[in-house]
Amino acid sequence: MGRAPCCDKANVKKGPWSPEEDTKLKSYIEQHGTGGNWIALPQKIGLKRCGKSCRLRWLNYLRPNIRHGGFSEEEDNIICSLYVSIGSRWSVIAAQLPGRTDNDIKNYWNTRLKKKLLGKHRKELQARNKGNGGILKQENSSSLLLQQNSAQQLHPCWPQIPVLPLSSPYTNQSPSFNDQDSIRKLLIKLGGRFSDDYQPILDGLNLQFPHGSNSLSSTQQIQEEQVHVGSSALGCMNSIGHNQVQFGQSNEYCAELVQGQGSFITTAIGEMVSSNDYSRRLLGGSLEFFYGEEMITDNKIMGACASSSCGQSTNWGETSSSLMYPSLVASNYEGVRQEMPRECAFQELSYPGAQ
DNA sequence: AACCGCAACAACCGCCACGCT
DNA sequence: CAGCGTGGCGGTTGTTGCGGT
Repeated sequence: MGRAPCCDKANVKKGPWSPEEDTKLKSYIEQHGTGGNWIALPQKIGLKRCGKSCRLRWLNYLRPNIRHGGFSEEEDNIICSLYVSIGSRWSVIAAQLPGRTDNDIKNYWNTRLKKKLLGKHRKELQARNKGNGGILKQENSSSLLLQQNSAQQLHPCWPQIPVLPLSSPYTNQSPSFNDQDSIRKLLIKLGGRFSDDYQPILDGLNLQFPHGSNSLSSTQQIQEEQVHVGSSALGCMNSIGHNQVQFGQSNEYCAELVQGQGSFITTAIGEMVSSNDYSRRLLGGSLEFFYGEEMITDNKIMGACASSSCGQSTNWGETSSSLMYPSLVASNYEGVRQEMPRECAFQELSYPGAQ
């Protein structure tokens, strides 16, 4: 009401930014800030650009201390770990990598990291196929996935997963399903995106919340830490725990995971982070969140979701129990947080001039 | 040298949540 | 309180450059 429209699209320039435009935008923001209104900014400067475009240009390219390219192995690991943990929440992932933008990370993942992991998985599949006497002859994970889905009612299609002792190198706590306080804390901590989508999880865990306390509005009260983790994970739990696919909204990662691709990603990531303490701990916490501790041993991170898509011998009542130890996860998650380097602590990026 | 395919990156699009009027 | 504008985010598309044939 009474506000100017976003921009006059007819008079807005599109396409690559010229150095002159960059200079104008950068010098203005450095001197005056954004003024809290990106839409009005281009008019003030005399740029024929959409305000959104200016904002993106500033955030992704012009603001100080931005790094492009040259991702280190450490950064790869962190990205992969966080992707497994929270899915394609690029802005959150970017917040853990100083100097990196969500756009950069997103591109990097889509163009390199994903393929890197795919390559690893293909190699592993081939090796495994040889070991299995050629039972598995899929050329890629998607064909494997198809076979899994079509044959899931009939035959197990993944190697039997050894049942490993439920102990973790990162905690001495024993899992307890009765620790509803911890569960509640975790879910509340995840609260940023925690909504009714995940009500079935609460139902499945038999949680008793005070009236209305599991609603989005109440969880938002506890967002001072800005931890927006777990929508994907919760969605996956939702799917796994109920032995049926109930994808949460926009839960692409969960879809991937349950369909089987996620398992190869986590397998490969498991290898990637095996020599990296921070990533291993981070991944350990996050994957335990998915799979339970048995998934994080000697890099054998696989099986739960693969099994879920196979529907093989897994008893889902048992599996979901062994998969989810919320109290354990919560404590591990805290541990991971506390042990993170300061610059990696979960926090929102703040930009000069940003509101 | 020309063409083609692919990878990498920049930018746009559309949706959503939130706050303002 | 409804409607609208804005900021923010993730997905997708467009462009460019490079390597191979």
